[in-house]
Amino acid sequence: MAVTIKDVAKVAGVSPSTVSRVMANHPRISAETSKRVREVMEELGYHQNIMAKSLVSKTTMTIGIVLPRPADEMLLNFFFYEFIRGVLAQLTRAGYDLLMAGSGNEREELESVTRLVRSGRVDGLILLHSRVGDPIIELLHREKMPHVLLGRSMEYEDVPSVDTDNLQAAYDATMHLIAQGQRRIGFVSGPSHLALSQDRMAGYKKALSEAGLPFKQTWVVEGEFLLESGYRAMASIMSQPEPPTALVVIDDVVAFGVLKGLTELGYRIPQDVAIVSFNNLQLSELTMPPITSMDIGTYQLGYTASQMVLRMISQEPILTRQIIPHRLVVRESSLQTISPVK
Amino acid sequence: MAVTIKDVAKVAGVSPSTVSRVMANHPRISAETSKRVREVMEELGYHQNIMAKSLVSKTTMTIGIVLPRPADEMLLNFFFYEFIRGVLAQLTRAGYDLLMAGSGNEREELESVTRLVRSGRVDGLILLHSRVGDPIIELLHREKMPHVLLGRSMEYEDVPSVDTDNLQAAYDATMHLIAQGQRRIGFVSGPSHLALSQDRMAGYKKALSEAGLPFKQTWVVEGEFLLESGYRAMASIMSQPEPPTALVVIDDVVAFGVLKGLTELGYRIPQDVAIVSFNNLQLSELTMPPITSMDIGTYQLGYTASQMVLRMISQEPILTRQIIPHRLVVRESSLQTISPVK
DNA sequence: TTAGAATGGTGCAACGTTTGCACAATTCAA
DNA sequence: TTGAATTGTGCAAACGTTGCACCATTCTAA
Repeated sequence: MAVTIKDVAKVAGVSPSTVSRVMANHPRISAETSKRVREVMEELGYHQNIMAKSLVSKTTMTIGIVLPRPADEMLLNFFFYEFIRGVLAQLTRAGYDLLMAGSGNEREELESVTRLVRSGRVDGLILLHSRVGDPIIELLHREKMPHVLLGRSMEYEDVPSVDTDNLQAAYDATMHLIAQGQRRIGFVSGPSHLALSQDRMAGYKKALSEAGLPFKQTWVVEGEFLLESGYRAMASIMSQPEPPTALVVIDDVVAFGVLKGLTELGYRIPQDVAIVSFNNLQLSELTMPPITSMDIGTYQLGYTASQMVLRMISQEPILTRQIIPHRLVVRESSLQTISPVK
Repeated sequence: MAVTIKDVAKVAGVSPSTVSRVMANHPRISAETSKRVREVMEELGYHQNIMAKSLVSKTTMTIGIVLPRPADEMLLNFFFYEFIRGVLAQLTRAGYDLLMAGSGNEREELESVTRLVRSGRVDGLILLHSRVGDPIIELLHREKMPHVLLGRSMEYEDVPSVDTDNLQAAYDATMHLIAQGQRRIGFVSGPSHLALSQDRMAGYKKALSEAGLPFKQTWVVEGEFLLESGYRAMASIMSQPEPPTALVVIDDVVAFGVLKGLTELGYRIPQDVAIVSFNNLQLSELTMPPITSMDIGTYQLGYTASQMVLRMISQEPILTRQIIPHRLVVRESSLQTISPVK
């Protein structure tokens, strides 16, 4: 029913192979023929049948993306759209499509990725999360399927990945508070088994130690990436004799909870407790007060991730770990004296 | 390289056709043969090559989803993940995959959809937005490609779609405020050219009129689905002689702005101004106070949308417009007297 | 002139499936 | 006991591409 290469060939008065050559910009085609064929393609509204093409070429012009399971990393929900936009922008430019997978339980997830790989559905994959002993990473490695991970694998050093320099970012965030004159700085962290939490914790500690400030275990709370997590943390952390006067918070969503908790306890932000957080969600500028947050370049992360997969597919050399620069967006929540630069 | 139907056939001692028929559950295959073939498939880790399959069957087992352009409907960013999860859940069950498209400018978007359709890449499409004179809808209609729209088309009555009964939902939201004793109720709307805004406006008016309350044009503000939109609206709406004491807000994100604006102007929520909003984003329970919001069943919308496309593909009859029920989640922002039910 | 290269093109097999048709073997009915 | 019906399987063509081997021209240089 649809227009095929043969139809174009017939109308243009050439053989199908010639039409194919025209599309591939084969050198041994005359400018004249090329022009004529292209005109016919346009006229008939011809579009390559990708199924047929990939059958013979063994390449699908498709990249898969494995979504995090909802239970896993709530916080990704918020990046997600922005990240995808970055991925899509890059893929579209290169003529690739994006296929989604995942979003079931662990077993189903592995099954669906296996199917994508074995059935030759995708040329590469982007993973939004990984866990220790991740069978997916092992599968992809075994099958030599190009893949890029968002974040850092705790086990394998050599998994291609895009990431933030979380240690440095946390260091910078903490240093910002120190520069504001803060001396008693706490840390509201995420699940400690995640590389993300560990790295940010390390950066926080490094800044403290460089500034000669004390690290107190009681100023550190570990929670989930959940909305309530930050809220609840406040009750415990602020009830001690000498509570912190500033907090580094692992994520904006958690920071919303922190903000709410502190306000309810009667603390003023930033006069009583200053806050700096991560990810710079759109909503961070809308809270009261607006939250100072570390922008990690979510769109860039997506864009770069797909760039990497594409390079792997075309066998170009890549940097195994691509670090996207971060940038602190200073807002009211962290400023010791509210003095707008005018 | 990969395991093909021929390899399975050879090992199982049957012909490729038999293997194919086993997969299709062809009636004229003996239970014995079927069992043996399946065992071999398992053993060799065989997965059907979808490219080859769709080449002959003209079906791809893939549904496309067209993302809204960022500029278009910011508010969708927040649903997005939840909606997609619903879509994926349903598609996965049916063995379908999900392909993303869009996210460029208008022309690029049309081009990429045209390509998906003409090149036989997808069996159906889900559209997250449409506009007046949408060339995409027309294209899909012309090419007889099954599609489902999220929301309502202003022009075509017969576009299959999933939607909320926005009129009723707004009516219910407004009635909730009236039941709380509110008499001066305003409406913070979105872009007036959207069906969504119009329908919610109609529901708001209907509730007012039924309750015998006055509709005042000065109590209505029209804005964007932007974060700042609600914020700015407050300055104007509250400066009039007799400002509203309650507001129906078109969307939670806008409501965040409203909340911020009101608080800065010194109004207490809900004592001075009560608020009820739409979409029940996760963050709505985290604001201060938590916002009463209309849950529109985002996951359900996605789930139902894909269910509809699948039915269209298999030629089953469908309801052209599927309405997903809504449910008001009452929180502090709308309660006239704060009396928790204990 | 004419061998050889360059240039521009064609035809055919293959990719991994599905599927209509043919055929063989078995069972059934009369 | 024969012919028909049923059951299980194989063969080969097709799906829309690509890529290889090959064929015609035309050009170049000795």
